Amino acid sequence: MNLKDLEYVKAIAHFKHFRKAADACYVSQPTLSGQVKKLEQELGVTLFDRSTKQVTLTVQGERLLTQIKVILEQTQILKELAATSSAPLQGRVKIGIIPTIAPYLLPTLLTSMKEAFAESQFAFVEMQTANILTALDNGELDIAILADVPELKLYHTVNIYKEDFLVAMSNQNNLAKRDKVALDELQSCSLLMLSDGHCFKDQAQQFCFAAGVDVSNEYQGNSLETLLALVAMDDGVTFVPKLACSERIGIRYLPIFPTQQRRVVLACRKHYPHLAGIELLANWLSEHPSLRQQLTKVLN
Amino acid sequence: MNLKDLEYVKAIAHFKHFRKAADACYVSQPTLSGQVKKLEQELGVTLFDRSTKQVTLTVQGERLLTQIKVILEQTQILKELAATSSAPLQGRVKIGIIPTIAPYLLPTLLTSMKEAFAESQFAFVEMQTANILTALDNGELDIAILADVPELKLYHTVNIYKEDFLVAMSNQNNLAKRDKVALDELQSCSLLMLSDGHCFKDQAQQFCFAAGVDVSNEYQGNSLETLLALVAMDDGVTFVPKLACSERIGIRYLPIFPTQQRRVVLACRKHYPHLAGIELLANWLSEHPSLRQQLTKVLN
DNA sequence: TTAATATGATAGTTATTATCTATTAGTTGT
DNA sequence: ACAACTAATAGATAATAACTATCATATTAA
Repeated sequence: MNLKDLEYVKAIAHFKHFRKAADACYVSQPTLSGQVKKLEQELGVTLFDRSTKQVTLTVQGERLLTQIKVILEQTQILKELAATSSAPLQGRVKIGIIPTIAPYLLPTLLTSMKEAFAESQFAFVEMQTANILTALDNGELDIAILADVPELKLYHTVNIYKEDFLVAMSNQNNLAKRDKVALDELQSCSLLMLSDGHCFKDQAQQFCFAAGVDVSNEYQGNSLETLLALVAMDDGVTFVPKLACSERIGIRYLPIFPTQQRRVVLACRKHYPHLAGIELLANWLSEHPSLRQQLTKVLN
Repeated sequence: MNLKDLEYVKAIAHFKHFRKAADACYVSQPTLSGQVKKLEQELGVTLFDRSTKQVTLTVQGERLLTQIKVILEQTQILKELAATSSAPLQGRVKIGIIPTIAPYLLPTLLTSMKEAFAESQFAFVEMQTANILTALDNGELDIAILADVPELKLYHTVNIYKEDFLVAMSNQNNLAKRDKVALDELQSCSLLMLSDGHCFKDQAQQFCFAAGVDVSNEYQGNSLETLLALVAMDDGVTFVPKLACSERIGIRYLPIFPTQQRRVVLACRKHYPHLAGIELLANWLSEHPSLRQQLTKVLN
């Protein structure tokens, strides 16, 4: 059975005239006749009485027409449902976000983001990179916001922003008067690091190693905030991504040279159904004024 | 959009597996993939998330699946309606029947006829032939039971039975002792006839004319019963179809020679939708025992 | 009645599209 | 790394919906 054929029947019943119905359905009259005949054979019921002057429905035809109309109405509803739900990222969207981004990105963006994507119900979960990736695989997460790592080759990613790393040190530190600092100048200071699993730690450790700078592992903080508290007490220095560099009493942020950066991306499964929505969201994020402002602000 | 495609979607949602769904739908997996993809494009909605280990419905897919199931259910109902209403002569059937048949055929058959065609609601209307034919044209009647006449060439007809004409006369009539009578022997009697419009009158008049017998038109009865009442009072003789020859006080029925007959047929429009039902009904009628018995009973 | 008009059915052909088989790309599990 | 599995793709074929042209029949008008 075919929905088109049901439309034909409805049209003939309405016009009581094959040619007029055919015109209304944008097909030729023989097509209409043929298809209706086929449907009648399939149903085993003669729907129309073509023998009287006017084409009329048979008794059975009348009964079946009611049901045919029901089907066509429900089909129309399906189409309308589809049309209204075709907005990108419709419905619940679970987003994983790493701990070195979440607290600095979300507060400023969350409200306007909810407004901009009103059809979506975002749920954010703070997780470390490795967990995020398996959660993406399982479908527990739809999207992730995290720093670019080689593993992301297996996923679909869109850039959101690049951010510099700075060194955070106490005002008392003898480097604090400088306006920038070279990596190897940090050799003398004790470098505070995040605990294992934070991709930020891996990356910092990596470029320290490349610059031949030793890293003391005597203390590993669970969050940047903890580390910064230690830094404020002049217990060491640490690296901080630019977004996290809000004014803090007793702390000075210095640019590093050569510049160290990380790329923050939006990631999802390679064949995530709503890639278009992902692009849209990433674009919206990357162009958000308050984000741009935070990334470019001059630190005193 | 296509109902088959909706079936495919339902199957995939059920099995969460394209190949299994394809098997269940008796098509190949590529066919399934292709058709679902086409449907997704048509609706502008991605129904399935094929990127996770298990195929799952997207949020929109879940919403639409509910509606898809509604459509398929309603389609099933349509099929069932068609199947149950495919019995021949389903519903109201209006039957026209001529006055020289109705009172003799219906009483014996009506009850068992209703039983045999339980799905039909028969409505009988007693009409003369000419009116019956126009009523068939207008769709006011579906079927007619009447004596065969040339005009029926334009209609679809099926034989029900042939019946002899007999002469009804008073016991007092001087021909009443005979066991049969020749047409021209009636010349002496006054021949009572039905009024104009009765095909039975036309036919009787016709074969009287052919036999060179004069017909007095001094009295035209409106029904056979009236004529027979006159006959009983020996006011004349009349022709009676065999079926009407029930035992009546003071009346004797005699066969005519050469035998005169009429053919009683079931008629409908040439393209009446339920010709199969017509055949069935005609067949049932012609084989009905009490009809056969009435047609062959020996009159004393 | 004959001619003109209208209507749905039929025949034959073409275009469309649903389906198939074979293969590929990408995953998963051993 | 390799075998097994799954969905997507490519290309060919079969099914069928569609068209044009024509017919049969019925209705209307001259």
